[in-house]
Amino acid sequence: MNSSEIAKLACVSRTTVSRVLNGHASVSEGTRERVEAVIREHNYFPDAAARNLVGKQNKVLGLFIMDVAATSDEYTISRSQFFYDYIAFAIDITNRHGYNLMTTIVHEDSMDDIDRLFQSRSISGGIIMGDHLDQNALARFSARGYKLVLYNQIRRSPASNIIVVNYDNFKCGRLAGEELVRQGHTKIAHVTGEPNKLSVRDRLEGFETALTAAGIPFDRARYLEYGAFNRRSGGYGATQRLLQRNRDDLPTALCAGSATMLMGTFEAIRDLGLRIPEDISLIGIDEVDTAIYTSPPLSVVSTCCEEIAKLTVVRLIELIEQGSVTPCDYVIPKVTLTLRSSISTCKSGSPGSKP
Amino acid sequence: MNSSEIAKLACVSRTTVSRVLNGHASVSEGTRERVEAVIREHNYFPDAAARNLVGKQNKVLGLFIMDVAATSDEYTISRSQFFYDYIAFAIDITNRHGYNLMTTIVHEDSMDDIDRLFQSRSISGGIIMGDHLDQNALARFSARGYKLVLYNQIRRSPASNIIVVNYDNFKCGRLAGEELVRQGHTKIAHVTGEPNKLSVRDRLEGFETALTAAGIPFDRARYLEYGAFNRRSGGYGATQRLLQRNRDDLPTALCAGSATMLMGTFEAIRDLGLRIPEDISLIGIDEVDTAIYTSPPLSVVSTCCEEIAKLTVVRLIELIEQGSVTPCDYVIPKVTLTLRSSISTCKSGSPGSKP
DNA sequence: TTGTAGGCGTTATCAC
DNA sequence: GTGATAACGCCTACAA
Repeated sequence: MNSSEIAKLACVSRTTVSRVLNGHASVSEGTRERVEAVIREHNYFPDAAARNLVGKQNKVLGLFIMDVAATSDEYTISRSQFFYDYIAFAIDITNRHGYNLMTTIVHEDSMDDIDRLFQSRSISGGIIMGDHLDQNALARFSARGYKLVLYNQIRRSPASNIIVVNYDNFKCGRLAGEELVRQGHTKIAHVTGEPNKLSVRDRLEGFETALTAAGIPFDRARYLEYGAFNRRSGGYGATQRLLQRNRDDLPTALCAGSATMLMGTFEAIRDLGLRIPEDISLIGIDEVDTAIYTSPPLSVVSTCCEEIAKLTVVRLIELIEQGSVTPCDYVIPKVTLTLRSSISTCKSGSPGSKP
Repeated sequence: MNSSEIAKLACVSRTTVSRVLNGHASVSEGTRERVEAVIREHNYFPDAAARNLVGKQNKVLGLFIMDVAATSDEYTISRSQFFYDYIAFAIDITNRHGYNLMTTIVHEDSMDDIDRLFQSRSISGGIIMGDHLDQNALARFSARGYKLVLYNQIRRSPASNIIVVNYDNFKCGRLAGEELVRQGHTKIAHVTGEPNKLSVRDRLEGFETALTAAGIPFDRARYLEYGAFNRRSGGYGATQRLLQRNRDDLPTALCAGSATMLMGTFEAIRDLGLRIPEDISLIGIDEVDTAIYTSPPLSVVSTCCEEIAKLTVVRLIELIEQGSVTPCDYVIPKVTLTLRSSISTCKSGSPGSKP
């Protein structure tokens, strides 16, 4: 079934069918109704390829999740809670706007999936998130005019075809730090991810700012440890190393830099036989479902995932439909501190050493 | 950049470019290399729309998650753990086969998103899962020849364009029941979802079979309760009602029909002040990440999600590429019982009543 | 081995 | 208000 057949059945020309389809004004009421009836009757939908060919933008957005190759024994980051939630919201919002979302996991070696989808005009725009995008790729995408939203990748938009949206990483780090300080802690540690990540740097900076403002200098050599940001094992290993290193004088509070790390941190603390919050208070950055079910449930500070999805998708669609905007960057303002029972007030006497 | 320009630059005809692009044999080595060099140099990818227009199937699969309208205060099923995991695996497998996955949440009122995407030839095939698809829609899809995989929707394939893949619902139900029986329980309850769902019926049937085989008649009126299958609140409410109804003589073991319900059941039991497994042993059907972090961690019986994703995606691609297959239905054979500490051996003396 | 011609289904342009 | 015609970029005959 194509527009010629519809035209024949409705006794009009293909042109008129097209006009009806696209809601052009210059069609008489009678004709319009006749055509619409035939269309409905035959369950006709215009061919997307043909439409796309004559120049119309298609209604497809690409969602690219950057992911390093997974080690065989562990989940890929595309299976971490934040991405799950984000994808679900993004699909929903995309659909509500009459678009469809095509999601792709991008590994280091398959970077040109992004080029392929743009150059073949399979998508009209894309959102990139996850692991850090390298500078070369970014410069290429920017130069080629791909309409993109970058999430937590860089701070400022480099070109009018690229919109930047970021989590309020600094504020989340700061609120987490402030809460621990407020409960009287002074020996406060932080485990986080790869420092080439914008989100890692900003969260850490916010965290340090909170401590410094309270007159507690943050001793990085002692209280900071790195692990893979988007792996549970990253949190586990970093926490183990950090507590091991400080085993003679343990910190009384710890902040995990990401939700995924938080779960690893939780397990590491438990496996070392320490109690939360009696021995160590724990807080994380980012929300996770699992944090509700641990015992104790874990406190977190987070930005609303739905807001992020909404902002990224809606701005991208605007960019596509309006052609180009002045370079712009957004930070989602609302940050929420969710207190559960993983933080206790610091008893000034330190808990001393434990293995 | 199009094939004409590439042709000009490589001093050949568009036809030759096309031949190189599609790996046809009859191109001399020299020509092929020259053309490929130009293609690479100009980062050229053939226009997907034009390709699609001349008849080639595109490389896009649709994933349709049927979801009833969400009540404002609760997650949609598209945010339940199983779908999350499935989507992540499905994207991965789809990409590995050179296809892309377009995911859509289908609400009752927007059923014709499926028609639209097929009729506009935006996708070459689709997978349908989630809430129950109504008979009319199914008949329509079948008649129109949409290439589809139905997951946990119906038992038998109705047509050669429709492949049926099911979880081993019966076996999962049976193993869950058997485990509770093995631990000596006789007062065993079951909370599950809408009985119009294939998965609900089969799980329940398997569960009853296990009990009956052990000489324990299953008293549905007493020990069975329904709630929304894909809502945490469904598990919560059903469990509350069931325990309330039996408050004078509580069951000693309970099986939740889905992972999502399981978490609601867990909360309901906890909120009633009962202990797991001392007062009630708990097992669920389906795996969830959260079940690992509860205390105690929850036992589940499940079929491997990755297997399901692999089977659905790979079979769909075969169907697309081979045109049509004889109607076929698959059940994933491997079922795993994951014992954590939520089940205890039944002390023959019943725990008696508790509010 | 390579090139030429025609058509896929739609929309935009121009004429009536 | 409506219809004819020419693109869009590619692939598949068919011809050389």
